[in-house]
Amino acid sequence: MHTIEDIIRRMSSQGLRITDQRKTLAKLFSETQGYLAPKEVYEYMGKSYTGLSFDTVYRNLRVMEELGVLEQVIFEDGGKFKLHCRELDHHHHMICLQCGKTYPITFCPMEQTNVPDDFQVVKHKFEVFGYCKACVQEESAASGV
Amino acid sequence: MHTIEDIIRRMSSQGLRITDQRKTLAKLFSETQGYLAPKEVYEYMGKSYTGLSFDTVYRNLRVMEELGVLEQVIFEDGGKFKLHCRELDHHHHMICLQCGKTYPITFCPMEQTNVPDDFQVVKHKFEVFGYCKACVQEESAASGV
DNA sequence: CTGAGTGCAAATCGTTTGCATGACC
DNA sequence: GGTCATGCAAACGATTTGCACTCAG
Repeated sequence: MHTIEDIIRRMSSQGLRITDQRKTLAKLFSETQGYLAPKEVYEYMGKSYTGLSFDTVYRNLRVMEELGVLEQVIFEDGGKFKLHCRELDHHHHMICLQCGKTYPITFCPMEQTNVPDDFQVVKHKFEVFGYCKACVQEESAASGV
Repeated sequence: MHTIEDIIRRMSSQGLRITDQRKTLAKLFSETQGYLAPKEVYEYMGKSYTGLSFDTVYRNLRVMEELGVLEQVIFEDGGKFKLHCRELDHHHHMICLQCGKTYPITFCPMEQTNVPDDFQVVKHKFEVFGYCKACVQEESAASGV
């Protein structure tokens, strides 16, 4: 599991110093299932730190990504971050357009895809976008009679 | 087919004026198989027009996208444009990381994917990245003795 | 104590907008 | 000739960088 302690241990073992901000980041991401935009992270952090600056958030997100703790995905409205999934079990995601939470898809289309021999595959992306159960219910509750 | 004439006719029928720049854009995209970054479009256009400005390129790319002539995809290094594929035959793409050309994949993984009933699917993305035949050969020719 | 982490300000990059001039139809 | 298209410059948002100060180890 990706517990707070896991993340902190990982950063510490790579020579990073464990500051309060980084502890808070570890907590935030260990508790969040979905993708977070830098702005959202900044706002969350801002609750705990008065003199917080945007660039430090960016710096830490970047560091944690390079360290392999986080992964970044580029959406239409900018890059977002989430905890890096274990490489062990390769999978893809369903992503809720409302709340941003992700749900794993174990099926990998690459097995079924007929790639010509002369195309050297490096990586692939398979993402399903839509609305999760909770958000669908909320929606129908809000609009319903 | 998406010939220059097709594109121009499409723009003209929507009330757009056919300027030299737009003719050149139509030509460029009708001849390009892959994705083009705004900068690349600007550089290409710059060959023909001395006093070209970046914002006009952006404006025209945007207009052509809204018109449905082009489609935009967001990559790690920014948005890029290509001719909009016919909707008729739904398909996905292999994209060459070197030259940016795209090749169709007729297989659609959604048919095989087991989506839970409570997730309301809106759209999906399936992309295979790698190196096409031509770029692999160039690479090996350059590095090989 | 010493270097890594931080906040601040400014720089940078890609993209958009307001306005006056110029060109299509 | 009226309107849309263009170029210019400036605004803009997201992200990065240089520098002096602070704090974790």
